[in-house]
Amino acid sequence: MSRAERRRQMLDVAEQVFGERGYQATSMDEIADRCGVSKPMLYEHFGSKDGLLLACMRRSKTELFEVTQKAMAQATDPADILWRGMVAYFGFVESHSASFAMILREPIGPPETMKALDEARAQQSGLIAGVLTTFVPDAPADVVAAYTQIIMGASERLAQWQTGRPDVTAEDAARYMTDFCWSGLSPYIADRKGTG
Amino acid sequence: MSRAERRRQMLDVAEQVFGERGYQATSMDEIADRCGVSKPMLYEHFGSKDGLLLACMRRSKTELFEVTQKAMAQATDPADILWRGMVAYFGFVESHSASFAMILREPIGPPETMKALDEARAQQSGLIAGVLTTFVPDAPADVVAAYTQIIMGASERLAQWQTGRPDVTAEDAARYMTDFCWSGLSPYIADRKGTG
DNA sequence: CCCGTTACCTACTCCGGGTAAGTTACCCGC
DNA sequence: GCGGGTAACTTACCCGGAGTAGGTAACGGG
Repeated sequence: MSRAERRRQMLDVAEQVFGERGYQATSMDEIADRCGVSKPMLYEHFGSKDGLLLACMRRSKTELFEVTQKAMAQATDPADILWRGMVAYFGFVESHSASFAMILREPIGPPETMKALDEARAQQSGLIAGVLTTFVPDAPADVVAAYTQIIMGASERLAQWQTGRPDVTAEDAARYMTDFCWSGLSPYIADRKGTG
Repeated sequence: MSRAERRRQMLDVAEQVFGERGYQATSMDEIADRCGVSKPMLYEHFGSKDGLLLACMRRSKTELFEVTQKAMAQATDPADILWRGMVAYFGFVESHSASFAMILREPIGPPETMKALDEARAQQSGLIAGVLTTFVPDAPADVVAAYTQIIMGASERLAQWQTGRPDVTAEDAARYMTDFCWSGLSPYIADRKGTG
């Protein structure tokens, strides 16, 4: 088998196994076995267990980024951008729940990996911040930065929560997010206090 | 040294070391050494490395819960509840950043630990959901549930982000959160589109 | 047919989580 | 003061899994 093919296969298997068992409980031996290959091959390709996880994450994150970016590119109206981005995001997590849920849910641990996760988040937040600045240019920079974090944190947690609740679809989750982002709690408060 | 004293000391040391090195990179031997005690003592007290982390987390989470609960109890006005809760939360994270940041930031890994973290979150979300239902009773149950997750996720991420930005105080973070929760992006959009 | 390269394996080391069995020190009734 | 029970503590170990050294087998070009 060629190097590239083997690498792909290893990533597929690793993603699967990490998803099943979680990072800690996954042994390199098992991944090697399932690939029908021996451990040193994994190390030649990825250097370490962390490296392997890292490679999996990068692949998933790249895919996620592309999916959301493309989805958002199709919209012109600000509200529609938000909506399409959210739908794409939650849809992706839903369809890749086996492997991707681990990245959100389980923790990981190795410092290098966290750095990579932060970078991936930075990339995603760049998207969000870009949207925010273009469509709410009045907002000061610090507010944009903070709101970007808020939106990302909220999205990740909601995605995680959604994976445990089959009755909540990706569209539902997207709607919760867009509604909340749009006007927060005020719709439910306005008629009681008029504070809006 | 008495059992209770020793246990306290072990938790203090463990919290410290976990905070410094992160979960993975921390060895039970090091914690034992720093306690001036041998490894089996740790195991007698906490059963496993996970158990030790779990105990640390429970202690921190309990403290966090009490702090936020007390802060919120002092308020009567809905907006004030939100505000006080947020200030208490971000203030706590700020002051306990060394040890507590790890719980938010680093991943962890062991499944049992994640379950405990979820329970702790459930406790916190109970607080939030309670507030939401009492002060926005018009909102349907599913919206309350989803918004609870959104608020928690947003808070955790913002807290994490704040730890890396010394210029952002706990009050700033709390303000970002309350503003966003209150009316989302609409204040920045309203004057452009009138959609608010 | 030889030689270099590339995919690959066996057989190890080492570290760290976890444990078995023993040792000291203290407290109690006699 | 002295057996004896108990509770804090130790040394010395096992074992699984991450990571590695060094060797083999097949293939493609001259």
